[in-house]
Amino acid sequence: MATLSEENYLKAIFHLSKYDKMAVSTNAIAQKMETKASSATDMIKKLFEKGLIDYQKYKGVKLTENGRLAAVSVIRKHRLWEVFLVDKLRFSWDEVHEVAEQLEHIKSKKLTRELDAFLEFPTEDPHGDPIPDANGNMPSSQKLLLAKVKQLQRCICVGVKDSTPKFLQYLDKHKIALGTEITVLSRESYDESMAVKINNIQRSISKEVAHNLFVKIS
Amino acid sequence: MATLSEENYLKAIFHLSKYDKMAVSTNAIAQKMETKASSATDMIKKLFEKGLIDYQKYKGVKLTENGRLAAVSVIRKHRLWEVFLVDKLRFSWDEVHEVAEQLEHIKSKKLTRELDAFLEFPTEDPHGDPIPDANGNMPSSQKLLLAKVKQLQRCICVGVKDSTPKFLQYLDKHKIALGTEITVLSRESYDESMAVKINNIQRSISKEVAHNLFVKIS
DNA sequence: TTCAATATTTAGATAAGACTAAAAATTTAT
DNA sequence: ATAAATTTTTAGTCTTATCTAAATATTGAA
Repeated sequence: MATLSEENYLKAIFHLSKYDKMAVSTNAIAQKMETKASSATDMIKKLFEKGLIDYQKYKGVKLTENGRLAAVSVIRKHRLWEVFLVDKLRFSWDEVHEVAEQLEHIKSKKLTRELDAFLEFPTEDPHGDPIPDANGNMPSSQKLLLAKVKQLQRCICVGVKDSTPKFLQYLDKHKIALGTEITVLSRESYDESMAVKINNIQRSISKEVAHNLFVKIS
Repeated sequence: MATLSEENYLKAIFHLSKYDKMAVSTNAIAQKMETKASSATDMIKKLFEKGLIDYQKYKGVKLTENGRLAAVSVIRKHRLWEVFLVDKLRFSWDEVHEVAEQLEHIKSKKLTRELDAFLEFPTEDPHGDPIPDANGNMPSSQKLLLAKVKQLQRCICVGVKDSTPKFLQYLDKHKIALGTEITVLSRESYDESMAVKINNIQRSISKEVAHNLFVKIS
């Protein structure tokens, strides 16, 4: 069984290697974990001893299959608890992360299984991220960034890339929520902003926002 | 904020001083925590430094008001989660303890408040133990041990004193559950066993069982 | 009441996970 | 290609919570 700290490192490594399948550097891990590189090195050695990562000095790390399964199991629990908090208790989008960070470490196969059933087997968390199944398979979602949407296309907001409270609060303020329909009217090449229609009102969306909002073409 | 280990010691001290309001000995704490007396002494010093217990060398410890509140807060969370596991997920009586031991340490005021509301403000956990309110008040229940019930009285099973899996499994096996009606027919002074009627069948209940089953007179 | 048994505390050690400072390896730039 | 900058690792220290062994206090029995 992995300790709480080991689980957090595995999760960090998973997220860092998610997009590019590159080996992950010690510094990147230290930065994500908000620790010093020397601490990261210590933990890397430990995870290597346990067979959870492949590692050669100075060459970065990669999750082994066991390491990937351990990481995905924690992520599965994190996302299921987020669904619970939003759907069953009265948490909002931007309040769930901190609590889910604690709940994701509870160790009980039965708890995870029954929670999944109680929530009726959700496939996405409240931020639109996919929930891995019990075997560690991550459902691939066909969501894309709003910035990639073509002119005159209609789409539906399904998630965020940046899940900081600051961004979530921005979305709340501008009445953009999961399920909100967005029509792309035109794109401004100068600053990469877009003119869109949201709730039948025409607005401008900045490059920053467009690159952090996931949508599904409808 | 108390660490996980501190919370567990506070809970142990609370339970040990519950019935008799005596000071609790170092050995008793060590035994309950399944550690050595020297470890208990170390933690006692730490809790004393934090103002959570009163302590004089060799004289035992007592919770301060702050210590009692911290202990009761953990117990409140433990019992709320037990209700959740049994009522909402499909856990049985004897499976909840281990998971609740983990969940009780999750730190989020909002989570506890919302969970309480979601469960519709329960006052007892699945073992019949009272759930302290948000201010740390323990509702006094009028339950008593089956051993104390007078001849020819009818009562209803509302909880257990011994909540080990062994005892809970004994109860399951003999079809004694929360809500089961028990009529005391007679008492045998020789071995303190009792003749009772349960589900219209006459049986004998040993002293050990009668002293670990809580009932309410009906 | 005094000495043996028991309970408690102290002293020193260990493991996990973090840190600082310094050494070693790698990468980048001239 | 070599020196400078950066990254990574090592060495040694700290804190928390535990342990064993030894010392000290308290209790209780003759």
